[in-house]
Amino acid sequence: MKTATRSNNRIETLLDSAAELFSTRGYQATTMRDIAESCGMRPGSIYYHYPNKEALLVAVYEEGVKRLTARVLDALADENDPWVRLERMLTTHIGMIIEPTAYASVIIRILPDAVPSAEADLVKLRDRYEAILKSLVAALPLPGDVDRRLLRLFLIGAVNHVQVWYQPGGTGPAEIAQELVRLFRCTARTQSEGSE
Amino acid sequence: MKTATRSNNRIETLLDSAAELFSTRGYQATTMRDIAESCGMRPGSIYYHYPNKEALLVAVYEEGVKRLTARVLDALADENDPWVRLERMLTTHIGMIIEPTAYASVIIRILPDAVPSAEADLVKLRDRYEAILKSLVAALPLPGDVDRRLLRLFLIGAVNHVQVWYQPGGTGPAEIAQELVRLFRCTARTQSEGSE
DNA sequence: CCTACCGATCGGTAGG
DNA sequence: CCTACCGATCGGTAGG
Repeated sequence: MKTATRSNNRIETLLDSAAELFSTRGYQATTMRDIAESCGMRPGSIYYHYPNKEALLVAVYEEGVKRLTARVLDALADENDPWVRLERMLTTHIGMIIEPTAYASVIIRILPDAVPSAEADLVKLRDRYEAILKSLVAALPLPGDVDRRLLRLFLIGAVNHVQVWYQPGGTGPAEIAQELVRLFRCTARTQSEGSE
Repeated sequence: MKTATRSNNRIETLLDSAAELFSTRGYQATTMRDIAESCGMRPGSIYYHYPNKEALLVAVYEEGVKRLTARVLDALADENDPWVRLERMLTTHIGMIIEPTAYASVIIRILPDAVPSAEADLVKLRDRYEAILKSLVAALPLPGDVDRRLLRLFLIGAVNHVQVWYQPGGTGPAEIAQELVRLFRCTARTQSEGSE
């Protein structure tokens, strides 16, 4: 038991280091030596845990989706209003991708096509998470002529871009999400009167 | 004159190749050898035109901003309605970043912090272009409580993300821009009645 | 703009 | 998980 725990800690430290470096420097710019140094290992030792650099990225990606999904579902519990649910998801999402040391940041920053041989895996993981947003947008009371697919894609783009411009001390995740939802929400109020 | 033209063609071919590779593979993943091969030069010959890889990226960035700005200003001419002006800019912008062989794509895809030593230059070029959007958003008739800075950042995020999900044959740039503006525009109609 | 080349670095492996 | 190491590749340079 003690051995297992110690071993898990090592792997966790390794994944943490990889996540931080991948998210701040990008995949290609991060070397296995950078990661090794960051978690106190020798460069060759990483290969004891993962067969290669790509597998390490996939592992970070998986952990990122897992954490993102868990936190979002948690924020959604005990809430039924579709607009509030959307706002809560966005707040949680933004909150997680602005942390520099974050698994979530990797999913936003590293485009799947940056690693051709693992592209399919990464896209699948990404889609799994975005399915949550899809269901939230589907539940929104909107006029029939609104393209929900486009709305979803606009939302993803807008919130993910926060990672680029966000500065600590400025507008926080909750206010950002609130304003974004408010800007889109009026569509429902203005145009649904005649169609419902 | 003939020599100058020939020389310019060489540089243009070089920049074209660099732009295409940087935009499709990213900065780090593109090697000087890739670029050389793509434009029919020897790897060492690139250094006759540009001192290093970063200078090449900055040159592509500059050309990208120049082209983007020119096309957008052209699309804005002879149009006074602020909402239509915004829509035209977004249509033009989307149209340019979805071309795979595009200087514009580089500006969207390569984050300035991917090249620390040239970061300041790249941010400056990026800001110059985004100032246009800033002025368009400033001209929008919106209720006083709308955060125009956030609106601008949401728009940038939404349209730049198109590069990731766009597929030829699907919804075109004009329809995408139209729907995006329509979703935001209602804010003006719903909430400005009491404040204007 | 080419030839020829270098020093550094990188992902990965052998063997323990 | 470490030591020791390799083959490949990369950005860049010297000299013409």
